Amino acid sequence: MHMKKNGQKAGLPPEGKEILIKDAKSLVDNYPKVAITVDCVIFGFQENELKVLLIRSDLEAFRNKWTLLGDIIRDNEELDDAADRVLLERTGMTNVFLEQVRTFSSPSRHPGGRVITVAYASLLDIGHHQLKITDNELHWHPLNSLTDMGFDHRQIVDACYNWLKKMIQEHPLGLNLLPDKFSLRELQNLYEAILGIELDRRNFRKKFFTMDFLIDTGEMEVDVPHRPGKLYRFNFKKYERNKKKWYAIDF
Amino acid sequence: MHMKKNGQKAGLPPEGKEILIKDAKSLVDNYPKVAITVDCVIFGFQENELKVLLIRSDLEAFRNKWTLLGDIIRDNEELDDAADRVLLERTGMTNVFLEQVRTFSSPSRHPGGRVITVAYASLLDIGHHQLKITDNELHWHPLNSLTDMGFDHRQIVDACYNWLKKMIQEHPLGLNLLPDKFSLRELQNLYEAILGIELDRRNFRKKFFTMDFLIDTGEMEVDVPHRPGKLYRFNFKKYERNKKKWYAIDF
DNA sequence: TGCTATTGTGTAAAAAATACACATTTTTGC
DNA sequence: GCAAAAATGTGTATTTTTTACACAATAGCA
Repeated sequence: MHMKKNGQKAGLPPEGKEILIKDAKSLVDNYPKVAITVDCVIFGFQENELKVLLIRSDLEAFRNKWTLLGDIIRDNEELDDAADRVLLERTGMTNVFLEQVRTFSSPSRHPGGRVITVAYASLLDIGHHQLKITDNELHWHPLNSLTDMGFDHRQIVDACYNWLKKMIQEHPLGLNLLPDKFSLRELQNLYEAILGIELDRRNFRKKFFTMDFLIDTGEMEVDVPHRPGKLYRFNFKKYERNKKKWYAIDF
Repeated sequence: MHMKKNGQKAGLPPEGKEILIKDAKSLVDNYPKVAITVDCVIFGFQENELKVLLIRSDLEAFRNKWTLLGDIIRDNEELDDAADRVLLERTGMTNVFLEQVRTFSSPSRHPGGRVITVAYASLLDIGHHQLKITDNELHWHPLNSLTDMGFDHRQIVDACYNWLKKMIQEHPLGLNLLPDKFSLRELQNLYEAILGIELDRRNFRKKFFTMDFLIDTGEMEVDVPHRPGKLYRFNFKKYERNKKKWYAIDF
């Protein structure tokens, strides 16, 4: 069960075995190449519904199908930067929460040939961002009524939605979907909509106050047809500092 | 704050706006292409240490550096299949636990040109698998003494190790690193080694027995210099059936 | 001014996590 | 064969966390 030791000097190839040293450039030149894209599942929250930003496909093969916003990766561009760029170009937003979720590689996923795509999930506040382009029927689509999606984009959305459900239970990321100032009711609605469950209001509030990342703005909701709630701001800085590691063994 | 409604029929482009319908094939043909590889962070557990399977680089640029096992993706091959293939070719193993972790895309990560790599983490029982090739000093390297790695492979290993730490706390995946039959002490050693913390033996056992996925084989350890412990088997089938969703809001 | 809708708050009970000690079993060395 | 060494196997009390649950206060609206 133990590995054999062969007494060779560390850092040198063993006697009698010659490692074939290859030239990196000519090696890579001979690699087969494929097209790489990023696709962004851009989540928003509006009218108590989780939504995702979709556009009509401009491909004949997917005529009238909905697709994610995406683009080809550029030379010398990191995937993260490509995703940022897509977001900036389509929503005008920088500094959006954005994270790589998974890479999709089915050889038949694109009708035009082999295209591997890296899926990103991003969370933004719909109210604070104007869409830059409005052609191709770019719009916010309720996640609950998705249908007729092109490529494997439905699968990608599902993967990102599962990612989101998991993430908001481990980090207060959902706050990226809300305006700067928000009431606890809005926050709870968000959690209920994403997780698809009802939560107890007192326990929900308790949990968030215990986390101690909410700043009371001193302001109240206005124009609500009932007693207005307090407005809070989220202390992202403090959260980043105190972000804890995973440690609960919780199967 | 509300989206404008334009009264168009669902499923058809709006009046006056013409969607440019493109031919998929010619579109993709014009995309820039890059080389794609998979790299496997193959974890094993031996002598109470977490190890990772590494090989000497055969690139001049990384002479005497350690690298992960990886390969170019083939035409019509899914990334998952490519990772399986790497594992099969190097360890002779099929049916190894394997999961995509993240895609790495720094333009300068490969000295031979642009190569994007998709990292996979895999967990296997070192004792039950013979390495297929033994040249280029393929061997199990303790995770705690990694140094001199080529490419961005150190970064990839770190990402996969973080993934592993998180995953074994949410799923009993660590069992893939142990032999078919194992004692609770071995299991606890595994958790302690991966997480880098000490655990209480009684509470650890309680947790695993409560999960109810351990089958008492009726056998005992042999050749241990102390009282032998019971050997258990893990009920992977039952675990798969009962795998629960994420739901603890646990920041 | 009273009706509606929603905010804001505390406590008791249940469940889960933690801290902790001693007798038992086997091998090993003398 | 006996004592020492090393690890197994087990239960309970305490603390912490999670859950369940009800009523008074406030603003808008008719």
